[in-house]
Amino acid sequence: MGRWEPDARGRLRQAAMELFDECGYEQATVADIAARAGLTARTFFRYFADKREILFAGSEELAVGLTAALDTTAPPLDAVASALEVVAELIGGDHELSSRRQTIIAAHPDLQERERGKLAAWSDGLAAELGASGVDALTASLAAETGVGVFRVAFDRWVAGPGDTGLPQTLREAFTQLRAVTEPRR
Amino acid sequence: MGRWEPDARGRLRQAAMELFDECGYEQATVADIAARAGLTARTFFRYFADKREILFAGSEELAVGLTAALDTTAPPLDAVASALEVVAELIGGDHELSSRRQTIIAAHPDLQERERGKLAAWSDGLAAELGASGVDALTASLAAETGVGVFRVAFDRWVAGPGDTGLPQTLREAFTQLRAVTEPRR
DNA sequence: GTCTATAGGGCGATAGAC
DNA sequence: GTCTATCGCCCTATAGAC
Repeated sequence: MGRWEPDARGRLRQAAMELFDECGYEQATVADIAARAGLTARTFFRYFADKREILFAGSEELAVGLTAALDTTAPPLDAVASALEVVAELIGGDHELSSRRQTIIAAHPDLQERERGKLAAWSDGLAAELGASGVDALTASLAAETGVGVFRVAFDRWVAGPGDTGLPQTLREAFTQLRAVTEPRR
Repeated sequence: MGRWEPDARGRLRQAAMELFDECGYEQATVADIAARAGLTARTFFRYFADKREILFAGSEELAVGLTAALDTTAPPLDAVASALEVVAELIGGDHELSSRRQTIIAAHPDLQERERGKLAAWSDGLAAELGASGVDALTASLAAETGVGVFRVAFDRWVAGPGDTGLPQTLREAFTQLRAVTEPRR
């Protein structure tokens, strides 16, 4: 056994979620969270760049999985839609958790901004990957930006609802509707 | 003449832009900005909720103008595109200013997050307006989110470029390309 | 790990305009 | 008197420097 309890990162996340539930996001200070995890505030910042970031841990892995799931031989928007569906499978397993998390985020503009930033990073990653595979820059940006926008809409609908329709299914429906919305008049 | 110089808000903005140019965004403290405007830090926060906000003053008026320009009798995405074009006319007049501002924002993730938030507010406003005019919620959200995404892509291309092609024109091109990207295979 | 600067909020005092 | 803009001082938490 090591000198320190293992999984400091996980303990911090656990402590944070507990305290956010008990006292609210703002009331729970970084020092409080660290103390409950048996650590100091200084150590908190070794694991998370700032206080907000602890609610978005895991987003990095999703971003990596997202670009990895991108089939660059398919038409750009189809490729983006399929890759996002993979992510939807991963996230969509726990409607209860997503819902609780979203409730906290919805109450704090700072957190909403951070979430937008995370999704923006997905978009940038997708656009870069598409561009690297020969898609022209404008098309790549539009496909990535639009696809992630559809994901955001679908995710919001899914967390707001009862969750009996799965996230991947909600996402597919949103993409279908997007095609209708962008259909040129004839 | 009053006890105070007029237009404290404008003086703060002026002082901030000067100091950001001279010392960079982070180096210029709120106290510095306020002092140059002949005010104190405490007063700064009466006018701007936080330091970042001073770079986004005026965004509120644009949001209002955006929803006001929305022709709710047109098909949703067309309506959104036209309204955004009006905003593009307003912003697109000063490529030099937009470029300088964007350089500061690009260097600071915090500011990028804030900018995303401002555009998200545009999107929410558009979706709400569309919904109020009888468009179903999913369609409204998708049209608004997608349209603002196209605007973001177009704006980025415009500020990165030399600016000889106007922002409204760049935006129209991006919307045309969006139709191609979302075109179903036949 | 400790030390420190800055962001940002709370509250009351002040000095005018009306 | 009321209202409004500003200041001053104290405070805490964040986040970065040492």
